[in-house]
Amino acid sequence: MPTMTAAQRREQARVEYDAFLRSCPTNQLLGRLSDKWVGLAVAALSTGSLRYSDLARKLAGISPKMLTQTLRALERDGLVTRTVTPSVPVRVDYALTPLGTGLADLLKAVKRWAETHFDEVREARERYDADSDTDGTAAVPADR
Amino acid sequence: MPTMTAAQRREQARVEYDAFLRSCPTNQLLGRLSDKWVGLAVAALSTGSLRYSDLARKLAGISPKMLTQTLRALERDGLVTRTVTPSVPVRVDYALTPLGTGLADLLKAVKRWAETHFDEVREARERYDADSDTDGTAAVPADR
DNA sequence: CGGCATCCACCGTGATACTG
DNA sequence: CAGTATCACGGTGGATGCCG
Repeated sequence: MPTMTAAQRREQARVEYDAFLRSCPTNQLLGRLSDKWVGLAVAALSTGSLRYSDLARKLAGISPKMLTQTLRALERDGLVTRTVTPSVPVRVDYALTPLGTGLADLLKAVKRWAETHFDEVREARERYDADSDTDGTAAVPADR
Repeated sequence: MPTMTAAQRREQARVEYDAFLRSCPTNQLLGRLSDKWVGLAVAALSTGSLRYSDLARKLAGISPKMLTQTLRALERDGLVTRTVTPSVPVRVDYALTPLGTGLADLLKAVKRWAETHFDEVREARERYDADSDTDGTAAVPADR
């Protein structure tokens, strides 16, 4: 007999897989893109440098905390530069680096795909939801 | 004077922006991609059709619940097909649709970018972390 | 103006157990 | 084999309040 229960083996597999996923560049990047605000911030900066408060206005619903957090993460990854002008009051500008521009291009590709094929996705959803309705099962509650 | 406090105005902006974001195809797609397992599942299926249990094995650490949830979401969006063969025992196959293949291609582009530029990101991170250390501030605790 | 620390609420995620 | 239902936990994002 094995020295582990099935649950223990799955647990171990999970831990290993998690480690694997964390070290995978693709997944790390995906993680970054999925950070709710990163995509928006990059898009906002893709047309040129912006001040902190300009960004706060462009990304209407964001909280100061998340804006800072997002920008710090992007800065750490070398995707944006942070320029402090020690005037009174202080002025901080953010701009994309060449690397960040590359990310913006990637984002544009995603955007293009999304806009091109979104009708198909919408149709598929409606079909799926309609079928689910008729057979009485609730399935997925409309959206996440 | 305004009839709302600053907090109330931000709150309203947040709600409106949320609605805007939800209706934005790009963001919806980004949301999908960010679902921890979607990328992996699509990658796994990109080489051909697989059974439920095969997927469970390929995505080592996934729980049955998340696997089903992920597959259902993809099916709803018309990205994968679900084929039930009513034998004993039951057999269920999942495969990418043409639309899903398109998504897989997109994912490959992301992967390519990630692998090409990840060194730069890593360097940037090390530089950033080193600088933060020397000036005594803790800043970002290594990663998210 | 720009930023950080603290506290808190929510929900996505996973474990567990049960069904056809 | 292929799920579904229920529960519990932890991380993430938001609100608030204080510094430079």
